[in-house]
Amino acid sequence: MTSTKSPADRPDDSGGVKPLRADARRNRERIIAVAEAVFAEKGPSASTEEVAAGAGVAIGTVFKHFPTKQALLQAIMKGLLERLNEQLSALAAGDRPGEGLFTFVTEMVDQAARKRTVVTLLAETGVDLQVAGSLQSLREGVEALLDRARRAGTVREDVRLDEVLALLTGLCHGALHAGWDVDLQRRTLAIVFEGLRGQPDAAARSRGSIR
Amino acid sequence: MTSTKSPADRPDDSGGVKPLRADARRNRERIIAVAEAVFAEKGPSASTEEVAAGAGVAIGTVFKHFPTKQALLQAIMKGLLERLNEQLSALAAGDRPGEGLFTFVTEMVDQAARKRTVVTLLAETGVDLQVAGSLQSLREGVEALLDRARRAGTVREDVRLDEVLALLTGLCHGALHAGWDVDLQRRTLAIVFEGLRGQPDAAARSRGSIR
Amino acid sequence: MTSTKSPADRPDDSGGVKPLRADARRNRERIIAVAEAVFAEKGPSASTEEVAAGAGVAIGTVFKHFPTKQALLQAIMKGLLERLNEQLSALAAGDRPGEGLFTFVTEMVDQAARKRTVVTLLAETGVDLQVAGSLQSLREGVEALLDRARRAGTVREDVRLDEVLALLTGLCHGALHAGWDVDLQRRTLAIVFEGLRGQPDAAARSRGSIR
Amino acid sequence: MTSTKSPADRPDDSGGVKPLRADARRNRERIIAVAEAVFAEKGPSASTEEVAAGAGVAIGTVFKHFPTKQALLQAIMKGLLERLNEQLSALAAGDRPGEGLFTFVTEMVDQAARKRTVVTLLAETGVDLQVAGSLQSLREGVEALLDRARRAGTVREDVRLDEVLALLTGLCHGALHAGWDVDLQRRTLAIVFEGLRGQPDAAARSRGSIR
DNA sequence: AATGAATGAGAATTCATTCAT
DNA sequence: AATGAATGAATTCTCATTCAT
Repeated sequence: MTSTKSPADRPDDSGGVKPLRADARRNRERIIAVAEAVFAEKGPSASTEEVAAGAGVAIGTVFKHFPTKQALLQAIMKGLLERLNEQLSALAAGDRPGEGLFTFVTEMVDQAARKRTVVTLLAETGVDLQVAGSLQSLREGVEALLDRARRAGTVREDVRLDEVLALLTGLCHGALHAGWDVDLQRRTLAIVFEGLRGQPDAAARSRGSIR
Repeated sequence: MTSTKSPADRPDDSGGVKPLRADARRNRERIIAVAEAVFAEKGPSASTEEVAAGAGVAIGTVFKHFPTKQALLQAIMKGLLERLNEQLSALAAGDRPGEGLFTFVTEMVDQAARKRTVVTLLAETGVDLQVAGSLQSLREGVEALLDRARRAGTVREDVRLDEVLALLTGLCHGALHAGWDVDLQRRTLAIVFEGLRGQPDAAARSRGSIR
Repeated sequence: MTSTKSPADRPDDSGGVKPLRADARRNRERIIAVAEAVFAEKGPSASTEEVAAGAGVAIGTVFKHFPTKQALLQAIMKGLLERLNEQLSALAAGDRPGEGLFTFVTEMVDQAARKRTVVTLLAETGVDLQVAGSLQSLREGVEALLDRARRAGTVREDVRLDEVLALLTGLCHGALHAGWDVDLQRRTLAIVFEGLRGQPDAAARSRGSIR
Repeated sequence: MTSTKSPADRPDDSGGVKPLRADARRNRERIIAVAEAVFAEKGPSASTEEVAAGAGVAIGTVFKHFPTKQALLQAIMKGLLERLNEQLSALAAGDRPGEGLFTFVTEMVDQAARKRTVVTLLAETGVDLQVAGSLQSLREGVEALLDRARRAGTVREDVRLDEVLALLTGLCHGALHAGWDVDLQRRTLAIVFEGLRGQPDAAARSRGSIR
């Protein structure tokens, strides 16, 4: 132990994970940040070498922090999901219960339109335990927003969580791959939100005409 | 050259493309068919060797027909798009003008849910001139269905082609990556279709409430 | 060089394995030959790159023929064991039943003293089915020589196959690692052979008969 | 330099080697002990990191004590050889002059059968001056046992030191790589000892005296 | 003295592409 | 036209060694 102070008197913000030296943590964070950008632009098949170069470290350093490429991808995933979960919490605590879900979907699609994120990575990254937890939180966060919206009457009673998540991922993928501009995002989401709101007589109509 | 006939005295059915010997054409078609299956299952990073092996030809033969892997991917794209265009034509000529668009979207999403197709490939394949043409046809075919639906009153007047295509690609990507089951597909599309139909007072409401 | 004759009229000497083009076979053999020498000198941790360079081919060619380094090591093993088995057959068919075993051990130790061979490789190479077969043949070949020697009275009745093989591998390892010179080999083996003979009149006989 | 005392005023107990602080010496010894175990189990290609982890020190500490991996291997060698030399001395001072050599060989082979030791390490480690000294002592120790055995009549007059060492290393290598069980060790050594004795009445004596 | 993060030169393996047969 | 062996650059991952803290 090199520090003359006990590590115990520093707040441990990393949940039981061995604390890193300040310089190592900086590198780790830089690597994640660069990796996020690189994989966002080129997809998960971009080379680890490129991430290393972008972060200004040697290739070995990347592999020291993330022993496989998979591990790096999963670390990115974890970070992205955590940020989403924070957004969800904020919206759930907010004062516009009817609009929270719409706001969240709108923001997520907007992010996806800018760069590859959770959406792509989720598709290519194996879901490990760490990630699985964040993912479950995400589901629950969206479910909370959906509940509030249903109670506020801004979303039809018969809309279920699964459909909402399906629409969310679909829209993100679409925005991501097709590079929707802001206006196209707005108009496309308007249609989907309209469908979520539905009409008083929507349920009745949908019984017969679809398919 | 082993053929005793000049290639010139056979009808050229391929629009300016050099005619092939019958066996060569058979090979070409087999390669495309196998490549479609292979890339559908494993994504575009599957190896060209595997395609060759599946088609029962040597690797050199694949590269003889398609000088780069890109070219092979684009040839597949072209084929897929042509088939979609045929579907569109059939629906445009059909007798249920109000439902054609819904039917087309439903079928395409269903295919995507089964395997990687146009959706993935389009994302990874550079769009060259050949493909661009088919893509333009696709746009026009969908536009025709959309027009008919608007005229039949099953789609709101203010819905534009861009949104429809955006929803289409988004839903396909979603179905593809998340592996939606049939029931989830149905419920998700019901919401989107509801949004496309809209309500009498939808236009009014949408002015203020979105975002 | 591709022959204009059908491959069918050439004898297939490779036991059901797909026949290779002549140039490919030449390369394959050159690679094995070089690999044998390289691994003999530097041990199995020598790099595949060095083998490729020595054989005058690109690294990819080595991996085309032997998909992993293990596979290359095992191919070498197989060849070495086959050669040993041929020696055994020749000695078993020879006319000096009492001396066959001694001759074989002497030759094998002599080879080991010159370079790393079966001995080292066997230690590091996983034994797969192909190799296992040759190894079993080797055991049986030595057993045959041992039987003949026992019947000829040049080896004690109570000596068993396991001890002979143990002595054989031990002596080879020793000769290999310590680089015994010819004279040291002779004197060391004389002691072991004396132990194998183990008769009251051993001293008398040992004067003349050892090689 | 942090120490306030000159290093010169502490007694130098290690033959010209710089004296170490008590904690440093403890580390050094722990590293050697762990390294011995690790290399014994996994061979000399085991990673230095693993040794460090096992010893509970950082990798830098290992390299502080042993500037290269080679140096670490040689230090282990030296320790092993020293212990063997102690055994030799004990046997040379013992009261069974005729059996000392046999006992020593038996014990060394038994150790080799249990784990990689001197045998492997000697093969892979370059012999430096330090090691060379211990090795010379080993030779002399075995020579002493051999002399006594010859005088006691339990080993033939014409057996020379080189053959004995050759047999010793060969048997150790064999036992090491082939994993001889106790019974196989006994039977194999019986043959070799028989060869070393090599007298008319050898068979008779061997019934009782071995082990 | 100890720490442990960083380095960077390999090593094995893959695969699109070329070219002699 | 077809074959399939050869190429070699690119990629992931390892590990002895260095050096700032």
